[in-house]
Amino acid sequence: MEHETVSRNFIEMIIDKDLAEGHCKQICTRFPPEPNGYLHIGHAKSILLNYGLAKQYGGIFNMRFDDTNPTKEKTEFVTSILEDIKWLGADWEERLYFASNYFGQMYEAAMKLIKKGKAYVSDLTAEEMREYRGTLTEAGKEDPWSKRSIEENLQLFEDMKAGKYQDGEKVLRAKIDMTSPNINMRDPIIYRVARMTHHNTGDEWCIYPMYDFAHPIEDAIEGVTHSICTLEFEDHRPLYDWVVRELEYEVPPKQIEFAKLYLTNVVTGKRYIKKLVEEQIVDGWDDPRLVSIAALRRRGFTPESIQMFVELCGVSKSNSSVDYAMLEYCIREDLKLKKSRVMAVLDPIKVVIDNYPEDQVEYFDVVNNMENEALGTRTMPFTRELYIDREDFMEEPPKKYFRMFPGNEVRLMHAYFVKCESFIKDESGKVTEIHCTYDPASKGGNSPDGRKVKGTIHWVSAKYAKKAQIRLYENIVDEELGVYNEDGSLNLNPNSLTVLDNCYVEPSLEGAKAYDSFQFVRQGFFCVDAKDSTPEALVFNRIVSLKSSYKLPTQQ
RNA sequence: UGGGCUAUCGCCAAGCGGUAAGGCACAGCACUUUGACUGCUGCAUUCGUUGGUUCAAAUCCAACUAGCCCAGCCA
Repeated sequence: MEHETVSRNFIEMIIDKDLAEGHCKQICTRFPPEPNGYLHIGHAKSILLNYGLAKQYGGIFNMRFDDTNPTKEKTEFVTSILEDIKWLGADWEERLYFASNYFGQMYEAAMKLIKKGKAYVSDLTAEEMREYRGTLTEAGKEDPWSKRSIEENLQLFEDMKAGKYQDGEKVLRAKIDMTSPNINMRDPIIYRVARMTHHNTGDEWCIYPMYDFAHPIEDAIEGVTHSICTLEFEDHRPLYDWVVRELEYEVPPKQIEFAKLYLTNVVTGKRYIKKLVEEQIVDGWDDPRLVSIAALRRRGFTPESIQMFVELCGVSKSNSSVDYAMLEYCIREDLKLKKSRVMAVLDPIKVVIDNYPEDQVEYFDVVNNMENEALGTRTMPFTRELYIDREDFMEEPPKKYFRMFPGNEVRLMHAYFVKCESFIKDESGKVTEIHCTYDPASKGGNSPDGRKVKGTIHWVSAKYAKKAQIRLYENIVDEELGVYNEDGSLNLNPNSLTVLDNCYVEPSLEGAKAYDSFQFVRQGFFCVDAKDSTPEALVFNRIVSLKSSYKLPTQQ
C-alpha cells in the first residue's frame, strides 16, 4: 500500500472541501490579465497555478482579458500575452474570453442593482468623492445624491450610456455602507463615463464598469468556481461577494487570494522596467537581463524549467521573495539531460602540441551528453594548434590545482593526454602560447597503461573553431545592493552586460549567424540570441560559475 | 490612531494538540572524460514575543511586536 502524504496547499484544501460539500461538481479557473503590458515571471505563477489546478482536478481553465479600462489597454499586449501563455504551456483550448464582450450583461446587471435600490447615480466630482469617502480612520459621509429615486437613477444611468454626460460628470455607485471600516465598501463606484475608443468594442460604449463590479460578473458568466487572485484584493472580497449576492447568481464564484511571487536580485517593478526600456538602457521589454517571460525565453529558460520553478516555490499567503538561485537550479535541472554539452572557449590561449604533425587533422567522435546516450555523438576536429581557456592554465599553480601547468599532464576532453612543456609570455607578462606534447596512445582520452590524470579540460581546434561573440548577461540590478537611489531612480549594474569578442566555439555550432551572439545564462548555459532565431539553450561543457571555478585555498 | 492579511533554518515551504517534512543555498566526504553531474553526510532542542489552557502546544486562548495591503471615476 502506498500511503505517501503529498501535502496540499491551502487552495487545494479549499477546493477539496468545496467539491466534497457539493458547492460545485467541476472546478473552473481562469487567468485574467489586463492587456496593459508584458507578462513577467510573477504572472507565470498565476497562470501555471490556475491552469495546473484545473488540470489536476479535471476542471476547466479559461483565458480572459480583463479589459474594462480602455485608457490603458492595447491589442499589442493581447497578442504578446497570448504568445507567452502558450509558450508556458497553459492551454485554454477554445475558451478565450474578453470581459469587454460582457459589457451588455454588465449594463443589465447594473440596471438590476438600480431597480433593487442598491445603486445610484452620483454627481459628485472626483475631489468631492474623495472627501466624502473619509479616511482610513474616519468614516465616510453619505453621498447627497444617494437619495434619488429608482426611476431617476434608471433614467440617469441610461443617459450616461447614451452619452449625455462628459467624463467624470456622473458615476454609478453601489449603495452599501459609507461608514464601513473597509473603504472598498463605502459606496464604491461601479460605472464611470470614459469617452474613449476601446481596443475591442471600439466606440460602442462610453461607460465602462469598474474592476470590482466587473470581475465577479465575468467569473459568474463563465462559471468560474474559484477566482484566484493576489493578496492585495483581499479587502475587495466582501465587495466581490456583495456583487455576487445582489445579482443572485446560481453558482456563486469564490475569490481566493495568494501571495505574489517576488524574486531576489531582479527588478520587476513596471515603472522601472518602463524607464529602462524608454531610455533605451535595455534592448526592450524582452532584454535578457529582465525577467519578463519573453526575456526568460531569450535567455534560454524552457517552459518546463519555469513550471518546475513555480511548483518548487509553492503557494501560500505570506509575502516572500524567492532566491534567484532557485530559478537557476530549475533550468540546470531541466537542461542537463536534454542538451548536448558543447565546448566553447571564452578567453583563449593558444596551445601548440609540438609532437603533433603539422598538417594532420583527426576527427573525434564526441559524446553529446555523457548522461544521456540518446543524444548521440558529434564530431570535433583536432589539430596541432588549439585554444583552451585562460583559466585552465596557471604558471604557478596553487595547491590542488589540477588543470594545466608546466610539467603537468591533463586530458583534453575526448581527445588526448597532453603535458605542458613550456609557455611564452609577452612583454606585459601575459601568457600567449603554451607548448605541450601529447601521448598518441591516449587517443580518445584514456591511457592504455592505466595512468590517471586529474584534470580534464575543454578545447577547440584553432584552425576549425568558429569565432564568436558571447554576451554575458547578469540581472540588471540587485535591490539588496542598493540599486535604488534614495530618490527612487535606478543604479545600473555596470556588469549587467559583458561582451566577449574573442571567443571560439566548436565548429559543430556553425551554420548560423545566430551563433555569433550567444547569450549567457549563469552556470554554464548558453542560449542563442532569439532576435533572429528561435531561442535554443546550449549547455557549455564547463559549468562556468562561482560554484565550480577553481577557488584558491583560503589563507588560514 | 480604522480595517484586512502575514509571521516555522540564509531563501521558499510542510505542519491543522502528540513531541519540527522537503527543496534551494551552504559545508564536508566519495565518485567523475572538466572541480559539473551523481551519491552520502551535516545544517531550527525550536516555530515573531510574553503569558495562559493542557499529561502534552508551532498547532488552542490572550496580550503584545514586526511586515505587507487599502483612502484611483486603475486592475
